[in-house]
Parts: sequence; C-alpha cells; structure tokens
Amino acid sequence: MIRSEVKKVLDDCFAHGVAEGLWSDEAAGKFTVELPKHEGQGDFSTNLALVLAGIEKKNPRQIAQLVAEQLSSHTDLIARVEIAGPGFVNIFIDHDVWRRLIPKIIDRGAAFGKSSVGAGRKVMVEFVSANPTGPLSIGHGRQAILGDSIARLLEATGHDVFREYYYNDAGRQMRVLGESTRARYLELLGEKFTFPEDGYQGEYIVDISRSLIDEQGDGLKDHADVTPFKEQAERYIFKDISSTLERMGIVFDNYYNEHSLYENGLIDDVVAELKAKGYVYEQDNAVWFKTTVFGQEQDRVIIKSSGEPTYRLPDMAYHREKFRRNFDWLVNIFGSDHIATVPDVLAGVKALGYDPDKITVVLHQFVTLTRDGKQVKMSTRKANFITVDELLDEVGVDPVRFFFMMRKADSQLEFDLELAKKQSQENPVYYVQYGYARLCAILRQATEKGFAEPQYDADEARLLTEPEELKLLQTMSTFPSTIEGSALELAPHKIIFYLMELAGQLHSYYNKHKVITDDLPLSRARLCMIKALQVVLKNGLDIVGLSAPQRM
RNA sequence: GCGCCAGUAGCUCAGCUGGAUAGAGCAACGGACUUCUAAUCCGUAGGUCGCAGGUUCGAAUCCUGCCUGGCGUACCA
Repeated sequence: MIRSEVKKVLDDCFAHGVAEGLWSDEAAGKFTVELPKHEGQGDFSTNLALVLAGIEKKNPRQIAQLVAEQLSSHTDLIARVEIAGPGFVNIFIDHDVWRRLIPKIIDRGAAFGKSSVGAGRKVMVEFVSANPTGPLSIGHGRQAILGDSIARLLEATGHDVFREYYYNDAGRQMRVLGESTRARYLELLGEKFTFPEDGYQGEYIVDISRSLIDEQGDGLKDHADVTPFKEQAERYIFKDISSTLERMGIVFDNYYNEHSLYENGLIDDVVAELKAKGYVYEQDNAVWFKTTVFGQEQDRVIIKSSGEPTYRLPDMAYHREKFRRNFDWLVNIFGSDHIATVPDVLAGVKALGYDPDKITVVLHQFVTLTRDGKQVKMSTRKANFITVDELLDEVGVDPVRFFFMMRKADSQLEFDLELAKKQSQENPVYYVQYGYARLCAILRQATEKGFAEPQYDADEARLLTEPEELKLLQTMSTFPSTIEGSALELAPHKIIFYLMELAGQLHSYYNKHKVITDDLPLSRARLCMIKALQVVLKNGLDIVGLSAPQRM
C-alpha cells in the first residue's frame, strides 16, 4: 500500500522533471520502486536515475541528485533520501506512515488484503477433472489444492469464480473398470473369473464388488452386460472422490460430464463447424483437424477410423461451451502429462472463432513420492499408490494443503512420506499457525490483566520505535499486493512464503520484546499492533484455506 | 530427433519478471524456558546460481549453444 504511494510520488517527480526540462519523458514506465535487499538501503529504492542516465547519457549520480531533491520535498511521506551505489535513490519513509497502517488494518478487519481488481470478471477454474476410475492419488491432490487455492485467491481479489470438475464416465477406461469389478465380484462368489489384462487392481474394486453382493447377492453373476458393475463402481468412486475433496475443504460449483456433450449433439456440431470452415479432412478413414494451420508440426486425428472421437474433440466442444457460458477468463489446471492436449484445444478454440488468449493453463509438474528414501512409482492401475485420503489420515488437512501449496506449479514436488509423518510436530504449517495462536494468547492475557480492547492512539503509537516493530509494519503493508500478485499470477506459493516470513518476524519479535509490561502506554501501543498482526495472519490463512487455531 | 518444465547451500526449495553484498526451511554444531505458549528464539557453518559464450552501467533472472533429470511427442485420456 505504501509502495504504491511512493510510486505515485515518484511519478509526480518524474513528470515534474520533464516539465522543467531536466530530462525527456522517454523513461516513462521504465523505472521501478523496489524493496532493497539489505539493511540501510532505505525502505524503498528507485532505479530512476540509472534508467535516465542510460537514456540521457549523463552521470547517474548527478541525475540521482536531482531526483533526490524532488523527492525530499514530500515530507508527509518521505523522511529522507540517500544516493547510493551506482545511482540508486534510497527512500526512507516517515515512521508515522507505517504506524498509521495499524488502524487501517484493524478497521478493515477480514476485508484487509482483499481487493476488487477482478470485480466483474467471471472466471472459471477447471481442476481435478479425474475420471471416476479410482480414488484420488497424490498427483490429483496437488492439483486439487492448487486449483482450490487459486480459486480462493481469485475470489479474494474480487473475481466471480466458478469451480468446475470435468469428467468422463464413458469410454474404454470405464469399461475396463466395470470388467474389473465384475471379475472381483465373481471371485468373491467363488465363481470362475478372468481378470482383465490391464484391469484396476486396487483393493477398492473388491470393496465395490462386495457392496454389490450386499445389495444384489449373486444375481448378477450371469449378467452379460458390464453396465451394472460399471455404474456401481462409478457411484462408489465418485462418492469417494467427493468425500476426499470435502475433507480438504473443496467444493465444486459444477461437475461437467463429458458424455453430455455427445447427448446434446455438441460433438457433431463442432465437427460440422470445423468442416464448414475447411479445417478438417478425411484420410485413412479418419477425420483429421488441420492443426498445422495453427502452427503445429502435424495434423491431428479427431475421429478415429472406428468412428470414435479422440479426446481432442470433446475437449474442444467442452471449451467452446465454456466460452458460450460467458466466462471472461478460463483457468485450467492440468498435470504436465496433459501438456500435449493444450495446443490442440487452443487451436480448436481458435478455429471455432473464440479467443484462446482467454484461456490460461497452469501446468503442474508431478509429485514424486518417497518412502524409506526410495521413490514410489505411482500407477492408478497397480495397487501401490498412496491416496489423498491416506495422506489426510496420516498428516491432517492443514499440512497437506500447506505442503501442496509450498512449491510453485512448475517445480516437481517431492513428498517424503516418512518425513511428513515424522515432522508432523514441526511442520512449517504449525510455525505459521503457532504464530497466530501466540497472538491470541497475548490478547487473551491482556484482557485478563484488565486491558481494554486495543484502541489506536497516534501519540502512543509513536512508542513503537523498535526496528522489529517497524519491520513488522512494513511486512504487513505488503499483504494486499502480495495477495493480488499471487492471485493474478495464479501462484499460491507466494502466500505461503509470505506467511512464513511474517510468522518468522513475529516469533523473533516475541522472543525479544514483551508486549504486556508495566509501561501501560507502550503496552497499549503494542497490543494494537498485535491486533493488526492477528488480522493479517488470520486473513492470510483464510485466503488459502488453512485453519487459524486460537490455541495450540 | 522434436516440444514443454526444471537444474541455486548436504537435502527440499524461494528469489518480487534486469538491480546493490545470494535467501529460507530442514539436517549439523553451540547457546536461551522463575517470562504474554520453547510447536519458539539467538548464533556458527554451509555457494563456480549445471557448463560456455553473448546482450549492458548491472545477469541466478534475457538470447544462443551444449550437459543432466522429469513429462510429453497416438487413430490412449
């Protein structure tokens, strides 16, 4: 918040300099206000003089002198400025400016950090989208948390968010699922059975078969059609998936069934439209989409010679529906194994006359799971995979959410099971939550000792002079821009890092300075700041779906 | 072969889209509980930012070429 004020002042100074003929306006928009890395380099610093020097071919330190003179007249905001290094202008903010943040934060309360940059923007976040062939695996877990956190961040910045799960309950995979279930069913009944070659071997299939026996006895043993097995499996697995999602605090606005695209004729419709526009042709009995027109290396089949569409066709139809449903922004969260589908869908969307720039795809890399120092290969078909449910049982919801958010999507995420279990006491999530609990403890203690609800007083606030206090205030001031950046970049890990930083500063402060002392004015001032910290930490945890325990 | 992603401390990862002296957490070592919660803090140690060029006042960050790992490269999804 303060940074943007500084930027505004700097912009004024820059314009003023242009008006006075000190420099041309060529540098407009090229200079920045940043947070210096090291102590003693001011609260903010600007490279304006360096940028100007490059353009004007002048000595950067001389120009810095001019910039500094302009800036130092803004005494309401800036206490002093310094020229340093090759020509940076370091800006020291008046301490009162930081202190005045406290009432602003407390007054805004739960709304502090939220913004309206996304107001009026309808955005769909599509994520998970796992077909109902088994329980959610670790990889799905990452995607679920990533997608949900992104959705939450977009909500916090005023977007009108719609969470959607796209799934397919038809096709070969589901047929194999039905056959696997039938095989286990027959096995349980002691009948002869043949397990499908690439069938699903998980224990959950046996559970499903058992439930069929409970409901229908052996009445299905001579049933030639796999449909009842398939349907039972789908019902069962979907229930399982949604309960897992619910445990993580994830609720979808809609589950979109791929199959409905066929029923509504939307698949045929897309083919017809592409055909009419000349983007498809037939060859070897298959229908090809001219993806080469859109810059790809080779054309792609959208209808196989068997007459069955490939996955690309329904994907295109689905995305066209997204556009037709009037979303301004389409965010797709995919695993990196789906990377090949992205260009095809984008080409399809473009061919159908929609703007592919409205789609942002977040590709996340895989989660590698290690147990006893060895990597566990995960396969949905084989039985040896860890489900999200098991993970939740072992380490709890908050650590699972936290861990999956800790890494940026581009990075592979290593999840060491042993470590996750062993460390459950010293998990970074507890570090942040403990900070919040501590703040609550201080405020409880204050109440017991007869302090009234913290009330900001400008004079008392001047007693906040410790470097740790000013640092905390500065960090709090960047909360709104951190949320906004994290949301617009679709990068929840930034919030996690912010929270760890803020909690760290708090813990250091706590160990060094006592809030409640015999010095009543100072105690009141500090309690006010603690109250503001509590607001920030609570909001931060809330926004990414973590709980904020008052005691630990 | 081609495309995408990654390569930063012993390990796991940040690094604000080009800034000043490279950051955190684990792990290691040494300290701090008569105190608002020690699930905490303080200190020490740890680096050729994969390699080599290039762009400029300035590069972990941008461009090129290699090397290594992951994921793709289907008439599977």
